Amino acid sequence: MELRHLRYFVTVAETCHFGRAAERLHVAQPALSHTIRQLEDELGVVLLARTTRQVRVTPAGEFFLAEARRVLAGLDVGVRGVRRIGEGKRGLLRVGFTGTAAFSHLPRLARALAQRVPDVELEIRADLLTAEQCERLRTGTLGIGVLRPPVTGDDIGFRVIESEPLVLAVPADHRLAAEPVVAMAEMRSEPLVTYDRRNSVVYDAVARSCREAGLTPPQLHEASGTAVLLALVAGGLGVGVVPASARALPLAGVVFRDLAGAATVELALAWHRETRSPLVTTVLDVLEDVFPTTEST
Amino acid sequence: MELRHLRYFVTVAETCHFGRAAERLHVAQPALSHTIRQLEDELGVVLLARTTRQVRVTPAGEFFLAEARRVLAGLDVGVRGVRRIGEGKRGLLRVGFTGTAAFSHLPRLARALAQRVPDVELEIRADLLTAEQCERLRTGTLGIGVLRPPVTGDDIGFRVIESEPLVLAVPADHRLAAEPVVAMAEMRSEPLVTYDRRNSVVYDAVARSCREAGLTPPQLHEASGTAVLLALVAGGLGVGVVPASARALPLAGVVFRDLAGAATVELALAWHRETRSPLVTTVLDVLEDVFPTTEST
DNA sequence: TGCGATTGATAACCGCTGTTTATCAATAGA
DNA sequence: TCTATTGATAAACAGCGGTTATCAATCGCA
Repeated sequence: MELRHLRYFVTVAETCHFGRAAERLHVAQPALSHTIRQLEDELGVVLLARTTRQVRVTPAGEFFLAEARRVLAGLDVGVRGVRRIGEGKRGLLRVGFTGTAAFSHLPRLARALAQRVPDVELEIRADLLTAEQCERLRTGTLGIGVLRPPVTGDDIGFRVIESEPLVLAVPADHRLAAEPVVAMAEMRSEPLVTYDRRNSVVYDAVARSCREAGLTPPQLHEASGTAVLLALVAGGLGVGVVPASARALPLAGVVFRDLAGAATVELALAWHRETRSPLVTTVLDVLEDVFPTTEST
Repeated sequence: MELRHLRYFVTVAETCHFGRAAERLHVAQPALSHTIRQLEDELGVVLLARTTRQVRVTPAGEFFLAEARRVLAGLDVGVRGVRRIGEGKRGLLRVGFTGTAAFSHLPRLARALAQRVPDVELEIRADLLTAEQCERLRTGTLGIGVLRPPVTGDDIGFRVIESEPLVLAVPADHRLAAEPVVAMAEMRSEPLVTYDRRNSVVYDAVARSCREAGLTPPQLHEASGTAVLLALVAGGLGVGVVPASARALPLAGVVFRDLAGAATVELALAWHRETRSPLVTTVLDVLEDVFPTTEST
């Protein structure tokens, strides 16, 4: 039995007329008669009671008609679904976020995708450093990464979506909190709470800024992420230098101040060139509107 | 797209091996490759990622695999169902009953069918006289009739399943209620409550019995069915002569007494020879055990 | 009653396409 | 480097689904 049998039968049952059904199916009438006969032989059941003048659907035919319709409709659903997957408009997308980016960018990203490609499910993995995201993009554990360049290797494509200055995070009662803008030099001997030194692009930027300003602040504490870093600042263990987007993560007792002369850090969307699926392509396309490409500094 | 594509794809996806899948499908491997390619082209989606060494199912393939399985399983259900209809083990059977037969025979009939052919739905139409049942058997409104012979016309087949004597129904305080067995002659001038004279086989049998006994009892009241007849008897409007199976329908104030010398009436299963469906055949076969053929008197 | 129109079935022929056989290219393992 | 394995490709074949031509049966109408 083939779908042809079902399609032909449904059409004949609907019209109760071999001639007109044949016309609608764009085949000749004898072919229809033959196919229906085949179907009945295989089922061992007469589906259509035909005289030379009229065709009636038997009770068994009535039952099989409903089943055939169900099968054909089910197939249609499947075909549409898989086509949407092929177009990248449906499926599961794993997105990785670096540090504070989840707080500052995920809301807009999620809202845009829910509106433009509602059948795309998101799985978010936050607090991934650049190196790990690149690795996961390669293995397919991530489809898209939101990370801080530079990426490791030519096989990772990326697009800068934001270039943000570093800002100062100090306890609310700290002397530097009184000034609207703080110069690097003013930090002088303030103890610094830093990010994890290994693999952190932000750490490197902070260190570079200090070096350029001729500062060598004592670095007593390391935090595994921005939230922890700010908590340590709130606890009075030192001041922090964090990306401006950390402002999206307010914490009682901590205030942010612009930092004159500090470096900037970039945020980028990244993907694996070789395994770039239609889903990734579609989503990157949608995100072009929400997060337009920013000129790299 | 045809079911062939789905069957081939499901097998390849299950084995992840074109060669072994081809073997299982009893086709050559190139045919498989070709068919899968066709499917992918039509869907516009790569379902199977194949290298020269291994085959993997893509996420889209995973999705379509589930859909294809659903479609194939749905078809299988439909085919099994319609085959059972073809075998007469499933479907809707309309059964007609004459007068009291519904009370005396329907319980056993329904229980037997529920046990032996559980997928057969019953639709019961009671209180149908023989003539009307024959007509309905011809038009297909009934599949099987439980009626009192004779039937009208050669196209109705029937099988006698019971031959029962007529019995006397009298009010509990009636003089005849005192005797365990009543002779026809003892009824003499008792007013008789009868069935509808037109088309009632039982009426004819009662009339014949009276004629043979030389009685011409006054017939003041006609009842449209046994229940009504007994109610009239209970009301003291006369005595009734009813088939023995009426005892299955006890009514306060009415007692039954054997009637010596009265005629017997038969009960039969009837069907339409020309439109006898597999369902009717199967059910008649099952009922052979419950209601064996009785020798006609 | 008879004729024509309609409708599904049948028969014979045809051609597409699904299948097979033979072969190749690529890769993993020894 | 050689061999075995695996899927893809090419060409030839054949089965079968499709078409045309025709028939048989029935209904409508005169």
